[in-house]
Amino acid sequence: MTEPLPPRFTPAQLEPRWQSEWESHDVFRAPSAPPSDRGHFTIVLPPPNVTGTLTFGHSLGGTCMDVLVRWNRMKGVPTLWLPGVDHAGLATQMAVRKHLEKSGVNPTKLSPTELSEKIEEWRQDKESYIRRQLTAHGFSLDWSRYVYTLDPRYSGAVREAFLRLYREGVVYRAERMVNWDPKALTALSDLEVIPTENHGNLWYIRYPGTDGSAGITVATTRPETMFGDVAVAVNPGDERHAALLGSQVRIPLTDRTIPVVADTAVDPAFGNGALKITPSHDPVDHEVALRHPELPARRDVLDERAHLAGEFVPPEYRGMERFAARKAVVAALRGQGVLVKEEPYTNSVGYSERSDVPIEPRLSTQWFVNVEELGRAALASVREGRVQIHPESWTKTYYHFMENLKDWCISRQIIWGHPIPVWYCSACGAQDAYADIPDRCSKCGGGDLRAETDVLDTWFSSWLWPFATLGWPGSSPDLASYYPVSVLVTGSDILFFWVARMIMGGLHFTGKEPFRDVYLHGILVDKQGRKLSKHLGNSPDPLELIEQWGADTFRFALLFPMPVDHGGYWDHQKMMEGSRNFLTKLWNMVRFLTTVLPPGTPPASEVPASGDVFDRWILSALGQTLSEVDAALAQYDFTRAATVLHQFVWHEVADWYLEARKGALKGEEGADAQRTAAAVALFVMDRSLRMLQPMAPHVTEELWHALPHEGDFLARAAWPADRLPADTEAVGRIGILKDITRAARTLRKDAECPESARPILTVRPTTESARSVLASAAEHKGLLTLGRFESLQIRNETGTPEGSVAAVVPSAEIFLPRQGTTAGSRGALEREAEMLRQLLDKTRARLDDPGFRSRAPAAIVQETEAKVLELSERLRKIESHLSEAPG
RNA sequence: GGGCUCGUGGUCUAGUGGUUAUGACGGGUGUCUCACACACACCAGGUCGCCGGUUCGAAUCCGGCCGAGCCCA
Repeated sequence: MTEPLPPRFTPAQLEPRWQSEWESHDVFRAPSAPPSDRGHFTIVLPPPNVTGTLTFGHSLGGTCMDVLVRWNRMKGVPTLWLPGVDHAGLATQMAVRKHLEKSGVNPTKLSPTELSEKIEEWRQDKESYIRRQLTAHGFSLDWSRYVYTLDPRYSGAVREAFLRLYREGVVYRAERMVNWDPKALTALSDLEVIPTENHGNLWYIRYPGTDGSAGITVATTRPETMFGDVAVAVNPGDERHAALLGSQVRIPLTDRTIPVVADTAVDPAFGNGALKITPSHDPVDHEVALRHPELPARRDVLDERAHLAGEFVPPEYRGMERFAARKAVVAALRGQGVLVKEEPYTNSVGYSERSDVPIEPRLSTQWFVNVEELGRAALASVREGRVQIHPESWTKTYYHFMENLKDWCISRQIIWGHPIPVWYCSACGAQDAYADIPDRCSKCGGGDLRAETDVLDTWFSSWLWPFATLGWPGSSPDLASYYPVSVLVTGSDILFFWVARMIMGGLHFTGKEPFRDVYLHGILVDKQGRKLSKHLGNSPDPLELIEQWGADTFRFALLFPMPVDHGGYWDHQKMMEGSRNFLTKLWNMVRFLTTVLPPGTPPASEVPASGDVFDRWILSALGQTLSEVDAALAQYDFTRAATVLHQFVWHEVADWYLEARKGALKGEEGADAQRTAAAVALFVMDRSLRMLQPMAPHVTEELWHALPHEGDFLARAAWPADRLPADTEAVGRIGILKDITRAARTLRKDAECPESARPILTVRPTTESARSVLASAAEHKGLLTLGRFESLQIRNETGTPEGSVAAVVPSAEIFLPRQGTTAGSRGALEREAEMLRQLLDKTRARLDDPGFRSRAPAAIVQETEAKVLELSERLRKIESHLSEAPG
């Protein structure tokens, strides 16, 4: 019946075996068109970017998801966990460019087609590695439903989404100030710009008056853009400059003159209170210019690579890179004596997340999504509780963001992505969106059409993920069976990038919130507090850890001592060891069971009946554990679920229950007792393995198979739903027994009793329940086994037995023959007495406070009075033993 | 500058008004006790960041301060 287990837990030997067993038996394949009355549980894996490979963040998120998925699958809910990967447009294109440069190929020399091919090679390489990584974690993904964002079907969904929004007028094309990446040569969304503290200078430059006066001094961090100035602006309330309003000043190093205008955007406290207005290269300046119709709204002096260029730039500066130009301009200004002052200045400069260079605000024609309506609806979904964010504190951040939304720039000047399905007619100049490559213009019928060359921002495909993966816009059975998604699990860092946009997209395209719950797990950081990332090289490849420690160990380590919600610092050696030790413990518990189960022990199905107090107690504790684990998982409290299981399995089942029942399990108390003990022990182990399966699927599968069992896989066995009511009597009795045992064990040490010795224990019960516990054969025997005593004597008379050391617990006085010196024993009793005295003082003081008696609830007052009685009684006994014991 | 989170033994952490403040790791002592030394047993270690307030009573609620982190400017 039972197979012998190897003496050691070696993950590498069993994990790949179960992974292929599960796979070949389609254990994770979601049923097609399941009966609708059973509901559904769906998670779509946030698609990893093919830019690189998986990091620990993916491991953490994936583990959380797999726990939820396996838990629901065991509960019998039709369950789908859908995998996929993301083409990650700009990020991947940049990664491949870097890779090519490193291998000596100049990416700019490649044609778009050749570059595409290189990226495609890269993608296939990463895609297969990512799949290996996911499988190695033991993630129970349904690979038959795998999606890649550039698949024809998925691309069709992206095109459809664009077409609909285009026709509704929600997407539009306009010239706007955008974040321009002068290295990647593309626009970026606000979210891809990282504000970075920059230690630069503030230069004060005098713009001379055309009437020969001194003119006005402006302060700027970007003197190199001065050739693009169209005005100098001052605050209308600023007396210092009021006289100059309306006058003309000359841009130094040029012959051009510009007016001094008033605008409230100018902060009188900044610099001299005068700003140069450069509408083409600064978002604030652009708005100032738009407010003054007399000023040009545009005067470009930087090209796409952020080199000075154009008719407004004096010839000697043309072609200079922006930072070189800054130096040259400052030098020239100094030479002309118009550089009034130069001071160090720290400000925030946006850097491109992709290419790590300062972004350049740039006027450019781009495609945008108007998020006014979309954002309002998505805000309401969370406000009105149709989408719940966990931990809940993130909802405030969500509101704050959604209330300050700006239109979303969705065009990118790259090649790796979904094309924008828009064509321009050379005959009539019309632009229109088409579902298929058009033959002729929809407006004039002309045949000469030019395709839009921009592609869509990756997030424009990602925001469709919860439904486009299931077959939207078609009417697929999966969409009917598995949408909406049950919970979206991801890192808090992409709440805005992705989660908010998916809610917008889901509402707009499917009329439903795309998921009910959002669970945001923490971000892992290293010892220096830095986010773990490939970029910093501080995130090891999860595969290496899995090879070294095993997937189960890794998974449990991510959940157990780690605050999953907060993120936290990752010391893998330490955490892996704790996790491995626990799984090894589990392994040995089952191994022990396999050696003692009588042949023919049936699988654990019904709750076994037993009158034994240890059996009753552990079954009660199991019921408690089960409900706590269920409650914790329902609240996405993975750490608590893991902690509760760890505590129960190790510190209740192994430390107390198995130790106490060892004799019966080994048959030392007869065949009947052995059968009963075996049934209960097996039942407790079986249910524990089921509960641990979502967290550590491989080892629990292996161990479950080593025990009597019914069914083919633990991975699709039923989640425990046994009726295990609290047995307060048994729990109370074992509680007393534990108290006495622990005190007796301490006494052994105090009495300097060798580990191997089996002394005679004497106990004087001081409560009725303790008397009853000690009078019972089962508890009596348990106490001898747990404390390793030869025999137990019940004492009725007071006082200290001759030649004994004593300990006092609330329910009993405990004595052991003195072995060596008694200093240790006296010390322990004295410390205990001192602690009790302090506690008594504190508690009595509370009772003496008249306010306490009159205002505190009666139950609390009574409790406190009882406590004083108990404490003083205990103290009295200790003092009496101290006085009797030889000094 | 605005918003949000968090400060509990050496380290990480549980704990949303009455507990002798939880657990893990680390430390110490003893034991290779026939499932497990990746183990077992015991021990030491905390004025719950600081200051005020509310309350009969505060780690817990409120305000301020200090410190750390995250997000948005």
